[in-house]
Amino acid sequence: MDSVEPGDARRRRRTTTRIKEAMRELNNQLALLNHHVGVRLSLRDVDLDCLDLIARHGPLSPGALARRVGLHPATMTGILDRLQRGGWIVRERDPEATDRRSVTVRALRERNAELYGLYAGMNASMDELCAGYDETQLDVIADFLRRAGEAGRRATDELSEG
Amino acid sequence: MDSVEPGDARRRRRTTTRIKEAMRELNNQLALLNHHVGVRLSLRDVDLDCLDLIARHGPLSPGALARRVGLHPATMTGILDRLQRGGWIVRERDPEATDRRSVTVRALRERNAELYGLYAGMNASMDELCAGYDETQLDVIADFLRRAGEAGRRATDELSEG
DNA sequence: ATCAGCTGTTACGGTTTCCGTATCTTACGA
DNA sequence: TCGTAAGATACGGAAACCGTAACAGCTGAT
Repeated sequence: MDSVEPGDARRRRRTTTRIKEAMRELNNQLALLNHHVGVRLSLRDVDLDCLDLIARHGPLSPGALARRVGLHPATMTGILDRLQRGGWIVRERDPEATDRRSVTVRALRERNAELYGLYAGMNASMDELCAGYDETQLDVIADFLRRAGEAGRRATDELSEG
Repeated sequence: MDSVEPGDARRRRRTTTRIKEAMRELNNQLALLNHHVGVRLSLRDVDLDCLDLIARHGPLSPGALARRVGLHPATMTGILDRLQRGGWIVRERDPEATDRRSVTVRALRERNAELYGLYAGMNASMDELCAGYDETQLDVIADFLRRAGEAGRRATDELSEG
């Protein structure tokens, strides 16, 4: 019987739990940070989430964005209105496009300095934190974070489909 | 002049940037996951954030929670109403307390299974991901995440004060 | 002891946001 | 060509957010 597991297996499990706990805490803390940043910019949390997606995953349509975030298309219209009013994005309607109904949303860079300024403290802390690790360790961390992000993506997709 | 920096320093900087990028992506993805979980439970994103804080940082007062999250006290009343209606928390008014005005909010465990169930996919993926690292690497990752969370906490505090 | 001032919580009301429905435009298939 | 489907947004009711105020209770000074 294996009621007594090897000590190193138990230690592993504990460390894994510790990692998940730390990730939960980090996630929660970053959500709070984002909220404060949003307040400074007169944007809602979800607005920042959408802006991030637009900036990173290229120009895309309001509908596609709404499906990705899990919001009603009409809600997305309101979000994009706020972002456009603030000069964060533009809606582009290309008369030469294959589908002339579709609108593509593009992130602007005019206010990026302002945005980065609000994250400056966190950014500096991260630089300082990374400076304490050697190259090999940094690679391990970077890879872990990337794969955790992918896992999050998959979990989100499952939840929105099932 | 040092316009030419050593190759390993440049590589370091790139890896650090890659880490910050991956963290941003992870954060955004987890925000989306939380949103979908919230939809299933008829809770707003901020409700889940608050519930997490209450569960992890013990029983505390509505006012303290509002300050922590950066919300108006009246808004917190609405959030706690929703959480209480859903059976996630209870408001306790201890007649024997030092300050009889104060209310403490406590997290219940009745619906925890339901909550964990929604995170089951992500949880399993994280276990799987962690299984690919050795003990030393896991320790490095756990420590990094913990310290990143602390950095987030500091950055948030600075932003809410300054 | 009493009173003034402060803190904690919540009710109330105006403003904003969210989302279901309807509408308009355009694409696609029969 | 016509009917159906899909994309984006206007409209309206419901909900949420937050400023103000009201009430209870603590604290310190006179």
